Amino acid sequence: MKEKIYVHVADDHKILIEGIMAVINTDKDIEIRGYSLTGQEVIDWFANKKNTADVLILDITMPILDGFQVLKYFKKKKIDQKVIILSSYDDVKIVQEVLNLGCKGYISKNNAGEHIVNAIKAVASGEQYFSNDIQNILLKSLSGQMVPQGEMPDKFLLDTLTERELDVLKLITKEYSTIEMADLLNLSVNTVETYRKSLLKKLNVKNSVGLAMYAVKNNVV
Amino acid sequence: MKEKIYVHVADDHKILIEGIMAVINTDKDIEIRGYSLTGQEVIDWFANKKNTADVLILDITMPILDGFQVLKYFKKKKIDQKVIILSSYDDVKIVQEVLNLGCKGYISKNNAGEHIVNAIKAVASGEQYFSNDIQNILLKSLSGQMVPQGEMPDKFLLDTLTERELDVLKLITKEYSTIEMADLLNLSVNTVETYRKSLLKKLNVKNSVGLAMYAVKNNVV
DNA sequence: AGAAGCCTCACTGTTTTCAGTGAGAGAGGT
DNA sequence: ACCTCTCTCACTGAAAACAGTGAGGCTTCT
Repeated sequence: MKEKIYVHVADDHKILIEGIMAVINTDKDIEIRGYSLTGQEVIDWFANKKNTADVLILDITMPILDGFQVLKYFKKKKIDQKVIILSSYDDVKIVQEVLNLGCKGYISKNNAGEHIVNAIKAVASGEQYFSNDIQNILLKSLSGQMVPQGEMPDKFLLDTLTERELDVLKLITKEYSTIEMADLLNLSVNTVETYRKSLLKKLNVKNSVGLAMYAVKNNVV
Repeated sequence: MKEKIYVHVADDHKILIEGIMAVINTDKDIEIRGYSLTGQEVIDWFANKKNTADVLILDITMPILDGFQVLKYFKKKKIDQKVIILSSYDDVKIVQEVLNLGCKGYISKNNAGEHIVNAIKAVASGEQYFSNDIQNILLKSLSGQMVPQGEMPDKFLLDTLTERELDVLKLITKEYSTIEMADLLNLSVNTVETYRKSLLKKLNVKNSVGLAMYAVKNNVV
């Protein structure tokens, strides 16, 4: 790990690329060599023999050829390009699909900041890397606890939950107490209690165990 | 990676610990601070505020609290201990279970020698590490080429539960309160509480939600 | 401009859970 | 006969969850 790791970033949101650059530039072992805003640009960039990168950070959703098509391009051309998917899409099917297409890492945008540097270093050195939430998704699908794709039973109900309520719901399944959640989320204990009560009401269950069971059944965790 | 990495090793076979020490001592960046022969010893060691280690090398099968229970201890106490599993057990379910419990690396004893130093360094610096064979197992199972294994990882733990404890565990997942359970089972409220407490202790979880989650993971319900 | 939804927090009071300890009765094995 | 395990129950005290109500600030849609 003495030499610099060269990275190329592809995402249709320029601001996100700038954010990634800011994070990565704090590490002297990594250098960003270029970026692309569409899948087509990525392919053009790598098609040019002069342009290479040890690691490609790739978004799934992009205009003019998406991430899948870029991966398929590499596969078709038998180019052994190391790719880390950076996606807000954390569906197990997506993850499996890109793994099959040969990508070596997958981190979700939620917590990209804390993972991206490690991910780049791991993948550059031949390892694989998945951020925690992605790992959880993979493991869940492994253990067959996934609701078979198709329609989920309570999709509508789940949709009525707000972001914060989901935060609390997830933490409850991890055995967090209200105080611990408040601490972690930087909220008042009263606020967290409010969310819990709201969840109990919305999901029509009796207690936190009911919330946890609901979360499991509906694949929240 | 200038400072020394302190390591604690836990395995019920002393000879194996000595072997690990021999391998690790060839690397000047790593120092073994202590070792344990049972899970209980591990917990005692880390429970002592003076004793810490950057990385814990942990065997799964040990007398008096196995590796799972050690991991659960850390989880319960919310101790962010970096753990590498060193196991001869290369079953997917085992691997995914320890990953769920927060362990950061997994190497099989078959080829521990060539991996252990790298694994320690990787995990110490916040990355994850899996030896080749473990990676293959994970990937194979991901792409559905794996025959699902029959036995559950926690069978041992589950087996330690008595009939009554199982009764209570099942009812907890159905959102029963203690009073309701006592009513249904024709028991005193105190008795039901005793079972709940026994469950909490045996399964090493913090609260009823933890019990419910355990039940789900192990197909009790 | 108004309505609706979300996020945030406070206050009060009740119920339940969690934790520790102790103990008697019965079943089963060594 | 002794030991261990299970089932059963009691008591106490602390911590957390549950329940109801109210309310201010913010954004978004109409």
